[in-house]
Amino acid sequence: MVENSIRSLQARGYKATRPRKLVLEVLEETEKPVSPYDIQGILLARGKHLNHVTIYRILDLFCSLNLAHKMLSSGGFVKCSLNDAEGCHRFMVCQDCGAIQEFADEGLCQGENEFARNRGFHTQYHISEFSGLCSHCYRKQLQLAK
Amino acid sequence: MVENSIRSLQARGYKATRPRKLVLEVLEETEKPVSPYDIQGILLARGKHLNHVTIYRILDLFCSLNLAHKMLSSGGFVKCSLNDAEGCHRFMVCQDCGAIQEFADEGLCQGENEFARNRGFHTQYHISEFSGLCSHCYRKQLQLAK
DNA sequence: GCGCTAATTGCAATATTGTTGCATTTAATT
DNA sequence: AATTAAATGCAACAATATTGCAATTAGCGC
Repeated sequence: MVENSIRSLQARGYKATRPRKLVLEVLEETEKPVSPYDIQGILLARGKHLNHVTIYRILDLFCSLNLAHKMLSSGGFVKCSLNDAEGCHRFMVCQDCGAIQEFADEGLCQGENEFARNRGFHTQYHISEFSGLCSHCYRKQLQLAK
Repeated sequence: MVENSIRSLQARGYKATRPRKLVLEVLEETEKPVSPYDIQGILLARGKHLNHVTIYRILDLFCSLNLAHKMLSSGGFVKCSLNDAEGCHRFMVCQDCGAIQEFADEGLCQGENEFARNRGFHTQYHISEFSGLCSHCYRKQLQLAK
């Protein structure tokens, strides 16, 4: 996983540095958005120190290369799990556990783009974030209600 | 316009204070997202001073009452132009002029909610932001290309 | 209009988040 | 191992956001 991203970096002329590998590891292992300072804290707890400026720059790079996304609602970052998501990013964010999941759907994209075009708008990309309960937390809540 | 919002405030037990009216005016007259400090600056240029803390609190209130929205992509605030937008907010943001437009579409909403439900996700609300060119800026760009 | 009271605002201090310029270090290449 | 462009770290700073508390004010009854 991390290896793929590293290869992707190198293939595009970017160096596979220690800080970049560390940030990739953190992004890889969590399914929840993490802020730059979150990442710094997580790594520090493991005895690895990274300057926050470095983390900001790394995350900028990752986003520009589609290795990571910045979640709009929280501002946190998540790894990019879809590499075919051309101009369309669709997420579900669980209000309870905070986990996010990325999705793609050709049909929805078409519908949305058509909707915009009908209103004279020329879409470059669009982002959609769902907020609610994931199946796991939904079931948990049903249990509690009993 | 501002009057409607003021009535809406009072109807829900909130006072129609000078700061709230001023913020409403600013939100009303611009079609682009404004940050809390933007608002402070705009008002200051007119000789009206508001503390930034007050503006933050007012915007929080407005968002909770659906009188304003916080744009996810920019973090700026816009007035809420649709009062029937139950749990669904759809915006188009022009990359050129920065103007935003809010939309509602029953069909799209249904499609999205169904998409989520099929994946075991129980959506509470969802937000969709389109980034591209509004018809005006698109035409302007075509002219330039010639 | 006047006073009363809870709601709201302003202020000061502080915390958090993000940015810039420049010196130092390091990954990739030969 | 030496070279060099890229990347990082550091320090300083800028921008944004939050908290507690004192002062003010809108809305109410009189």
